[in-house]
Parts: sequence; C-alpha cells; structure tokens
Amino acid sequence: MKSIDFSDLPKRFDIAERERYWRQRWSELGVEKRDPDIPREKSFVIDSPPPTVSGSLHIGHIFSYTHQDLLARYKRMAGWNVVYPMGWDDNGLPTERRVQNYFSVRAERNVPYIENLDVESARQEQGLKKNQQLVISRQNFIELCRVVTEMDEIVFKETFDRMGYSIDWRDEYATIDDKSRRIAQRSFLDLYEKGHVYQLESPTMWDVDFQTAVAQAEVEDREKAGAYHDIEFGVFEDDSQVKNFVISTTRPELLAACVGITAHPDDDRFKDLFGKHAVTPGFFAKVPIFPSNEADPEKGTGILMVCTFGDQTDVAWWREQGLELRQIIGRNGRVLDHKFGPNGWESLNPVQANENYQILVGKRMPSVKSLVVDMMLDPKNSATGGGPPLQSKPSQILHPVRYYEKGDSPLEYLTTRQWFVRLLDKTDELIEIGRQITWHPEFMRKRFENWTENLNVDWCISRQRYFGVPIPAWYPLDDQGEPKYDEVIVADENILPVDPESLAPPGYEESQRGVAGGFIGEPDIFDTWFTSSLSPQTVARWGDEDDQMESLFPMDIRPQGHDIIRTWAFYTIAKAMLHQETVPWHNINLSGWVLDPDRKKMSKSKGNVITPVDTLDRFGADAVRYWSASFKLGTDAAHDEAIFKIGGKLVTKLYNAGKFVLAQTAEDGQITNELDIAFVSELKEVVRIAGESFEKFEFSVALQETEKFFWGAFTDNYIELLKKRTRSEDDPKGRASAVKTLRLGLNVVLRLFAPVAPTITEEVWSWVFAEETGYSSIHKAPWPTVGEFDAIPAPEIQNSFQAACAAISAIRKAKSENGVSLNRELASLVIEADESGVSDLRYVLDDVAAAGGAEDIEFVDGTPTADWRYTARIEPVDPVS
RNA sequence: GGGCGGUUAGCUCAGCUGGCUAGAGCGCGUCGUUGACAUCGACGAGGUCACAGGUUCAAGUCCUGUACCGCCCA
Repeated sequence: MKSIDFSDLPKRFDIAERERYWRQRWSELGVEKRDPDIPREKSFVIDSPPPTVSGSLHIGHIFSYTHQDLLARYKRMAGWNVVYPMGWDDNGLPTERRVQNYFSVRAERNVPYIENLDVESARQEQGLKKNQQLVISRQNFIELCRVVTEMDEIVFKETFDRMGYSIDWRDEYATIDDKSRRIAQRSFLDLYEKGHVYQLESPTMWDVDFQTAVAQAEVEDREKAGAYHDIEFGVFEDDSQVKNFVISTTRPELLAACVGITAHPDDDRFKDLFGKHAVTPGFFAKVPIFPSNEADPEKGTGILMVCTFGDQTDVAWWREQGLELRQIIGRNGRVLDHKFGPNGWESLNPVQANENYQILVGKRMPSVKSLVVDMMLDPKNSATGGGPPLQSKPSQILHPVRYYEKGDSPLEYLTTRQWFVRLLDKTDELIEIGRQITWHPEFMRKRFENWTENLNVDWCISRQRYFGVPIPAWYPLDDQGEPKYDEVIVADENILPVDPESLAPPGYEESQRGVAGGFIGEPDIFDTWFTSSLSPQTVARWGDEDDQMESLFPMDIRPQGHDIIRTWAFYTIAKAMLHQETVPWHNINLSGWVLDPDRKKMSKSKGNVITPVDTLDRFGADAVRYWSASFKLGTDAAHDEAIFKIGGKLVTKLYNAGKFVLAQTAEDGQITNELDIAFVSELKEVVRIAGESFEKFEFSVALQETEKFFWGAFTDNYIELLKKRTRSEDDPKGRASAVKTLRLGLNVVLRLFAPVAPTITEEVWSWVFAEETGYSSIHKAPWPTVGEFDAIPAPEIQNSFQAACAAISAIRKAKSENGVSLNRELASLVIEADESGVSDLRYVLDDVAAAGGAEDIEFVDGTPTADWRYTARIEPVDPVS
C-alpha cells in the first residue's frame, strides 16, 4: 500500500505555487480538451458567454464563469465529452470608446488610410494638444481596435486560467474574427432570403452622442428632473382665431417640431376642438387637432402636442394621422436649419417664426429648451395675442427619460434608413421556443416572456459605427448618383466575410464606387448582439466547410447573467428559431449579481468594483470558486470576504486531512468493522445527494452536503473515532478496515469537491490515488456513484455511526465542562443512556471508548434530553507529573 | 401601473414535494496546543422563521392579503 510521509510534505500548502503547477499539468494532460469525433448525444456542450473585451474583468464575471466551470468539471467526471469553448466580444461601442480614449483618436469617413499608422508621431506632426483627438480613417480605427482588444484578451485569458477554468482554448473565437464575421453575414443572408430582414426609412431611436441607431433592448429609463411648461396655443377655424387652450409639456424645445394636437375623444373640455386647427406659439404653424384614446385626460392639462418626434407615441400618431414631418434635430443632436413658410413648414407668420427658429439652429437640446422658454415669455410670440404664451412658472417633476444604456444624452427619434429583423409578428413562437428550454431558476423564464410580450418595435440591427461586422450589401446609384435602396445587392455566400466598403459587388468595378450609375457599399455595421447571438452557430461553424452543427447543436447549456436576458438570451433564441427552427440550447443558467457589502450593484461609476486578481492573490482560486459555488443560481451574492476565508479554510482542511489519512498504514484487508461500514453508509447518502444536485445544476446544494459531511462526519468525528485503531498493533484486521475506509472516504470526498476546488483536490489525489486508481488527474476520474459501494454490506445498525458521534460528543462535553483536555485518558467513563441508546452503541463501543481515552464504558440508565442522547460522567486519570 | 424575487440567530445564507426539540459558517463567551490541522478543536449563549388571516391532525414550508427591500418592464 502506497502511503506518504509527513516529512515529505510542507507544513503549509503553497497555494500560488501549486496552482501554477497544476494549471501547467492540466494543460499537458489535456484535461479540458474535447474529442471532436464523439457524437452529439455523448457530448455536453456549453455556450459560454464571450465577455465584452473593454477594460477589465470584475468579480461579477468570475462569479458567473465559475458557475459554468463547476458544471463543466462535474459533467466531464460524469463521463461526458465536455465542449467548453470561449469567445471574446470585441465588437461595438465599448471598444470604440476605449480606443478613442486610449489613443485619443476619432474616426471619420473620407479620411485617407495610413499604413502602419503611428498615432504618437502623427499627433506630433499635427501639433495636437493632449485633449485634441487625432482624426483617422475607419480602417486605421479598426486596426487600433484590434490592438486594444488583443491586449485585453490576453489579460482576460490569464485571469480565466488563474481561476482554473477548464476552457478548451482550441475553440476560442472573437466576434470580430473572420469566422464570426462570416457567420454573422451568413446569418444576414439567410434572414434576407427567408424574408425576415427589411430596411426602412422611419423614425428610430437615436443616440446623438454616439450618432447611431439603437434597439429597444439597449434602451433604459432613467429618473430625471424635468418640468411641466404650460404653454398657450390658439385655435383657428377658417383662418380666424376662435379659441385657445393650454398644453403642458416637458419638452418645450420640440415646439418647432409640433405637427399636431390631441386629446382623449371623451374629454368634454376639448371635444369641440377636434377637426379644427391649432396654431403654435412662436412658430405660428397650423396643426390639426384630433382625438386619440392614447391621450391621458389625467396627465398635464389633458391636451398635448404631437412632435416629430418626442417619443414612440408621437411616431404612432404621426403615422396614423399622416402628419407633416418636421425633423428639427440632426444626427449630432443639434437643431437643423429649416425655413418656415414653404412646403411642410407653413406658418401664419413666417417672418417671426424664422427669426425665432434661427436663434435655435445649431444648438443642442438643453440650450434649445431654455431659449424656447425665453421665447414663450415674450408676448409677441403668442398665438392668441393674449400675453406671454408661458402661463406660469414651470413646475418641477421627476420623470423617466429614455436613454441608450451606454449613452449620456436622452434618446431622440430620428428618421433614418435602418435594417430590421422582423420579430414583432413572431412573439408567440418565441415564447413557445422559450418554453422548450429549461430555465434555472425557473422563474427567470418570466423575465424572458415579459420582455417578448412587450416588444414594440422590430429589432434594429444596423449601427452607424466603425468597429463591427459590416452589413454585406451594396446599392446601385441612379443617374443622379442617388442610391436605389430598393434594389439592394446582397453578397454572395462564397465571398464572406466581405467589407462592402472595400470590395465592389458582383457586376461592378471598384472604379464605379460612388459614381452615378455605379454603386455604394452599405456603410453600416451590425448591432453587436447580431453577432454574439450566434455564439452557438459560431462555435459549431454553421455553414462552413468544417460545419459541426450535427455534433454540437442545439447546445446543452447557456450560462449567463440575468441582466442580459432581453438581449443575449433573447436574440440567441430568436436566431436559432429563424435559422434552425429549434432551441439554441436545452438549458439556460442565470447567475445572480455580485453586490458590494452594502448590497449595491457593483459598477464602475459607483467606484465599488472589486478586481478578481487582488482577491485571487489573497485567497487563491479554490477559495474564490468556493465562494461562487456557495450561491444558488439566480441569487445575488454579497461580496463578503468571510466566505473567501471559509473557502481558504476548506483548502487547508483538505490538505491536512489528506496528509493524515494517507500517512496511515495497514495490511491489505476488508472493510469489516461496524463503525466503518456505518460510515460508508453515510458517505453513500452524500454521494447520492451530491450527484442528484449537480444533475439539477444545484451545485451549491452538492457543495453544502459534501462540506457538512467532510467537516462534521469525516474529520471531526470519524477520524477522531479511528485514531487509536489506525495505529493498533494487536488488531490488524480492524486496523486494515479503518485505513481502507479512511482512504475510501477521502478518495470519494476529494472527487465530490473536485469541481469546486480543483487544485487542492488534485494535489491530494496526486499523492497516492493517481497511481492507485490509474487516473492521472482527479478531473479525469469518474464522478462518485452509489454503485461504487455495492460490495460493502449494510451496517448491522443503521444508527451506529450517528450514535458513536453522539457518544463521543457527550464525552467531549464532559471534558470541556470539567476543563479537562480532550486527549486526557480516563480512569472511568460512565455513560447515561436509555435502552435504545445503549443498543445503538453495541457494535462500536471499542472505538468510542478508545476515542474518549477510556479502557471501557460503563452504562447507567438515563433519560435523553432534547439536545443530548447521551450524558457522560468522567474521571480523568491523574496527570503524569 | 404590470410582472418577478426576497424578508429565517448580531452578520452572510441553507431549509426540496408541509411532519419529530428550526440548521451552517462567521462573530461572540468559556475551555483546550492531542503525533492531520491554532488558517485548529471542543463546549456554550443566541431565532414568537416580516406582519395578519386561512387550509390542515400538523406550516418557516401551501393559499389570501399587508408592509418593507431589490430587480425587470411600461
């Protein structure tokens, strides 16, 4: 029997050094590598989230990624061919913003490309100050994005490695790489062919700082201070004023864009106005007054102005009523130049209207607002001739304002040409597909369903940005050089990935780009979710020569945070439905958030972000994994250092318990003693529960049960009960049974802990079990099953082990209360117990007596209390002087 | 306004399909350096399970309502 010698092992476990060692070793052993030839039904496929590569990972990422690694390691041990890829989401605004700040550059169209651009020297050449941005071409900008994301990817990868994630890096991808771009563009072609995408010139939510369209999923409401401004309008019939009314608006800056007035059809105050025309103050535009059920009589004055465009309802009214389009806000958020008077901008007083309007041109919304309010104080701008249009001092309110989630200015609605994926007509099917997926925890499904039910616009997928996957389309130009958008030319599949801004479409020469009768490339890129929502198809190389959809798709599990249900989960489900008519995966795991100790969500702006590297340095990967594994899916976790410490203690305990158990020696033998058999019976129950829990992705339950057993039953009691027998010279059979059981217990417990604490379990495993079992790594060893214990009989008494623990506890209590050290020998040991108490101990008496330090036990009749089944009376031997 | 989750010891959390005296760790108090472990061990104190009704032989666990906290959506 192979055993270890204490003196061969350091007193303390050097976490940092051994973690480095084992990471290296796992890589050599190929623990994390999948077998591409194994069929779908024997593989467990993980659709791991590609993190956004902009800045640094925080502890929240680690929390969630650990949850998936726990399952990966468990499933691998349970005999599955685990497919565990990793991607990087490097597309999109976060990267662009980071590059802008990092290099202090800005991309603009029609700037020449510079090969091997050196930003610093270019800045010096142009004499730019620190706060001035260097203007560069789109191509140069993209190259800088690649430089930055590749640097970040290295750092991310190092952190993932340090966490011991068993990622198969052979399946690494980045959402900007050729494969991802090709598959994203293939997705577009497929959707185009199936009629699921369309382009439309229509009012779309627009961020004026980033100057791009945004989708509903990227919008968030923020509580902001605002004010109701009560402004008087005139009512005209046949060009003469007949009446007036007052609207209450939070957005007076849109007054020039007012194209209609509406109130509820049943509102008696305004019934007689419907069909007449209103005249706007300041701009004197005649606009129709119409009834609408959408108007809320309770809100403001009950009558309101419709502008192009204040919000989604304005868009709806504008469409339904066929109102004029007066788009006053430009793409950069500044007021566009227009002339009141002619075509669509009719005014009863164009001179005054233009005088007012010219004050606003070129200004941004906050200043426009105060300028318009000033105008409303001037009686000459009244639409009725009845004094200043502003009726009273604006009343301050707090109200939700829509923002792009990454933006700093309120969203505007701008009429632009965008590409959309048609989803509004498929919400029922989406919900149905969602029901075919098992959600962990189940209640998160509601979040998906609520979102899907409440969709109100199709998915806008085009973005007016630089760094991302180009939309693979071109448009012919007519004789005037105007694009013919309805004659779109989409790319041929065999040239993907393609950049339509640098390659001419079939049938055209590059020289015809931008020339009348020639073509232009689609300048927009995809919404970054358009690409990342294809993560399953990307890993499976959908449509490529080495397509592995058959062996990898649909995947088994999607782990992710619950904050991106409406984006990543939703779009992935939508894509799989549109392309493959199936679920993208069978399960989705939603991890909670990590909150700071004050229970606030961690975010950069709050400055309460904790970086995982510090935590890893202090506690080690196993401890950090332990922390993550302690929480149920869907539950938010406070970042509580106490839990890392407990994880660290578990590592130490495993190290020490491993040393003790594997240092014991005995002849080869069988598990024969009642105490040992009863202990195995307890162990078997833990194995059953842990396995069942992991099968349900309830790793925290498995961990808790294993821990309770290891700490309570195994180390605190079983080892203590056995210490004498493991060294016994005159009971070779009993000693053999003890040592064999200790080793079995340790072997099983190590495997149960292996997914959570991969390093320490591997370390202890390597001392003896690797050679003994032939499994070079614990992570390639089989997950324990109850079948492993079939050869061991049931105990004579089911309660033997519990009774022994209760008895030894009673003895310790007596020693503790008498101030006697626990290892003191006893001259006499008397245990009070009732009949069943005595009976349950009858096969384990020797071990209990030995552990108590007594020759034998004398029983007297006693009554168990609520807390104690046994009570011990002790008489210690005199201390040796 | 609609939806979802939470409210259990000082703190952080377990308590599955209702069932014997409600658990763990940390913290606290007392004690103990035993040849795995002082990054330890033993023992102990500490909870009317948010509140109010109801179902049941039996409710932290199911139902209804209320309050507070958090999240998602309008």
